[in-house]
Amino acid sequence: MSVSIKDVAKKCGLSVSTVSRALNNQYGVSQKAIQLVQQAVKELGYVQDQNAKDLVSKKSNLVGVIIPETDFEARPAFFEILPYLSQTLALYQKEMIISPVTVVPHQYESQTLEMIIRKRKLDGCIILPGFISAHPIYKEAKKLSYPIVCVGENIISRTCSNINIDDQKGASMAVNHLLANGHRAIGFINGPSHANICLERLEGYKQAMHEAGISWEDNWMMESDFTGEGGAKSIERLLQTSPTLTACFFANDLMAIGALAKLTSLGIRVPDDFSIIGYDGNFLTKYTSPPLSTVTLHSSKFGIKIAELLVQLINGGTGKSEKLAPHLISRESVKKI
Amino acid sequence: MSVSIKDVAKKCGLSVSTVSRALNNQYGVSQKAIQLVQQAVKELGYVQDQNAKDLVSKKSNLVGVIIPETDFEARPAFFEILPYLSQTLALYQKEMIISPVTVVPHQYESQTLEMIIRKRKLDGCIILPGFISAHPIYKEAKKLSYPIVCVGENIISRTCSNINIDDQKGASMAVNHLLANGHRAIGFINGPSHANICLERLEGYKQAMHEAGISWEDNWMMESDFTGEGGAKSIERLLQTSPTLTACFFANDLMAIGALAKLTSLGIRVPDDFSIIGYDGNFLTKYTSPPLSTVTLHSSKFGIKIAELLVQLINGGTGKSEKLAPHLISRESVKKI
DNA sequence: GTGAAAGCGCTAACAC
DNA sequence: GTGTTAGCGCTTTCAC
Repeated sequence: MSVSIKDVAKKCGLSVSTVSRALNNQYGVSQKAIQLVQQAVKELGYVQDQNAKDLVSKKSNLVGVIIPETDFEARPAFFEILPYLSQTLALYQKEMIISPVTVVPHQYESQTLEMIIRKRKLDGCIILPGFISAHPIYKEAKKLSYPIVCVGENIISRTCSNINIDDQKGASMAVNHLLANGHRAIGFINGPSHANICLERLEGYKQAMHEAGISWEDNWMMESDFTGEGGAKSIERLLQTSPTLTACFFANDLMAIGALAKLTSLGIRVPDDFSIIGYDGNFLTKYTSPPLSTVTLHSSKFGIKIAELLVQLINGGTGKSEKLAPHLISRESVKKI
Repeated sequence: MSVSIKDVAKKCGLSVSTVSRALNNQYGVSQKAIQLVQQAVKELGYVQDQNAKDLVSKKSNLVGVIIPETDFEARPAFFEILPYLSQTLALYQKEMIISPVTVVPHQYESQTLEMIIRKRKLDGCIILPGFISAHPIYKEAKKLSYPIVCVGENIISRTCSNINIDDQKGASMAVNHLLANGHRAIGFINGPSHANICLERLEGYKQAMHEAGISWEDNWMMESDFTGEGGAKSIERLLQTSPTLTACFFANDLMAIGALAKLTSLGIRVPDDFSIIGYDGNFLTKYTSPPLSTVTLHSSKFGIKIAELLVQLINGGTGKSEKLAPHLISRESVKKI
């Protein structure tokens, strides 16, 4: 019932192979044949069967995207990059197939990375973050010799690249922005210190302060929990212990937003009395009052870069590590002093 | 180099067809044969070639998800349901392939829905929202006889279902919450009235007010633009023209958050002086001060339902329309009076 | 219970 | 330039 290449060939009075060649714009086909074929394709409503094509050519033009299989309550991060990935891959004639993989290490066996790849002869795959570093998928990614890009995890091999956000640099940028506006006594409210990203952000803070020749005090820094409430509580305590601070950098926007509300309710005006800057570029920072300055990495940029890394690998490139620098969004929560 | 069913057969000393039957747990295979095959599969690291399988069985266990191809600046909505879709489809042994489609009607031709489906023999597909109603893809969806689920658009046919959020009901729920807390003079700040969702939310507001026997006034309602700034400006104007209002329902959270900031800066305390409720369930509403009451439909619920609708269609069900009711999240921005 | 053989829709030698 | 043929990895009659 479905029309195949044979039907097109018959209609044209040509052989199947000529039609195939015409369809794939290869050399050695007459203009006349090409026209005949195009005509027949249109009339018959012929669509190439990608499966059959893949079967013989032993590649699929399909890219796997591995996402952590969360329970249905958790709000998965990172998924906004999916459309950018998809669109960028489309530029290279690649389609994207999504494979959820369990985050529970000892359940990882029925659906290994290798099986996922081989099942559909994937050209390569992208592992999105959300797995713990000890998850067996990373060991496998390193071992396997298929093109793989690990996002947010430092795996590298001949056929495996990784990409990370340069959080240290991002944090430095935030602090430098405060410094450039004349602040010197700058607080820092970080997330849980066991997280890698927090370590990096801390380094960024220290580095920027160090380069500015400022000897900061330990009680300028505080560890919190990335929530709005946490930010609110932390800023209140921070200002009690270190009342000389004129500004504060928050390791994420949520804490900054929480702190902003708290400061306002405390009668401390932002930015007139106190300057703050967040981190992440959450889209709601645009709508706070005052709009929050922050540091961000656009999903689009990230998505495009990831896709390109994978395409390089597919085209025979060697695995590499990439760090993407975020950029500053300067709004109105920082005042020049 | 890749190990095929032949290799397994050879290793077992069985024929290819027996191995195939064993692999697909069919009847008429001896226990011994099954064990032999399982053993060989393990030792050889054999993985079935889904493509070859699909080629002969003429189906793919692949589901297409059509997403609007946005420019790289726009922040695409709805993508957080993707993982839920994917996970639910996985329950039915279906994998998910993403196809971006241009939102520009007259560019829609090189990649039609039919081509996308036939190219990989998709079992069915899901069209995510983001296209204008006049987009040719919807006409095609209605015409085609492949299982299709349209999200947010009212297309229906024998093989095409649609699913929508019941915004009218959601809006009623929000207003009813205000009513239940004793408010009667309730304002409503809507989004742009040309949008369908705004019409529905308006109806919901009117219905709830009507059922409560309240004759509202036209200047209790105001049209805004779904932004935080818009919400801020609107609430200020609304309170000037209608100072008797004790509460307001906002057609989205952003406007409510903007308004919240404005009210606070105006010295109007929420909820003590004025109650507000938003719409959408944006996760940041949890972190505003006070936390914002709102109405939401969990992505997870939505994703699961969409996937199930499609599976029903694939299994031979008939197209139907589904409306999903959101639910209320009661927090602290509404006071009992 | 098992095997031989045909064929799914396509590409890629290899001939002509 | 074009046609013939083999074969990709699998399922599925049809024999035995």
